[in-house]
Amino acid sequence: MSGNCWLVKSEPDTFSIQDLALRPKQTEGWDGVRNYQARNYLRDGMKKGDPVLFYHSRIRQPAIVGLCSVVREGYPDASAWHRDSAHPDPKSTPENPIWYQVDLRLEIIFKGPVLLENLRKDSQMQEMALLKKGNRLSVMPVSPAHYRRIMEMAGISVLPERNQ
DNA sequence: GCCAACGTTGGC
DNA sequence: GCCAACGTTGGC
Repeated sequence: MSGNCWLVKSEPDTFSIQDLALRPKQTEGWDGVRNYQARNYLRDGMKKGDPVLFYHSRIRQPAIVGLCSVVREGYPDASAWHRDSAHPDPKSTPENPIWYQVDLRLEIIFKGPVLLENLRKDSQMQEMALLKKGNRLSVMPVSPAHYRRIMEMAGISVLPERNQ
């Protein structure tokens, strides 16, 4: 198992990590994503058990605020064809779904969020996709090295990768 | 709240 | 198939 690491963004005014903590089983369907590259990660890339960093965007101090894990792999996002959906897409149907989601379960809320401004200052994080100018992807892979560094900055110890 | 950057749409 | 127009994202 042990697949890739990921990061998802959310505007806390819409859905925060504290909201996730209040959900049944602290689990939420990560629906409403309407970008093809992010869709591909949701549908094909994210595997059960993968760690997923939770990022708060569009606030004064954007930050990685915690960690989730994938508890259900990609399946069709029914919010696309629900009339009351915040992100309707009439082109997507139950017969031919376009958009996909996973289910994420909360694992950790960081005691100290890892601020974007501190990521920018960190010599080991310069190549992270999150920091690239103009990046708008709301679901993205995170390299193991970047993942470990972020957990380190959050003050959380992570076992080194097992050889076998 | 502003605005640059980006992805998508649709006229041609 | 180009590209202008548009809507959205997200740092600041």
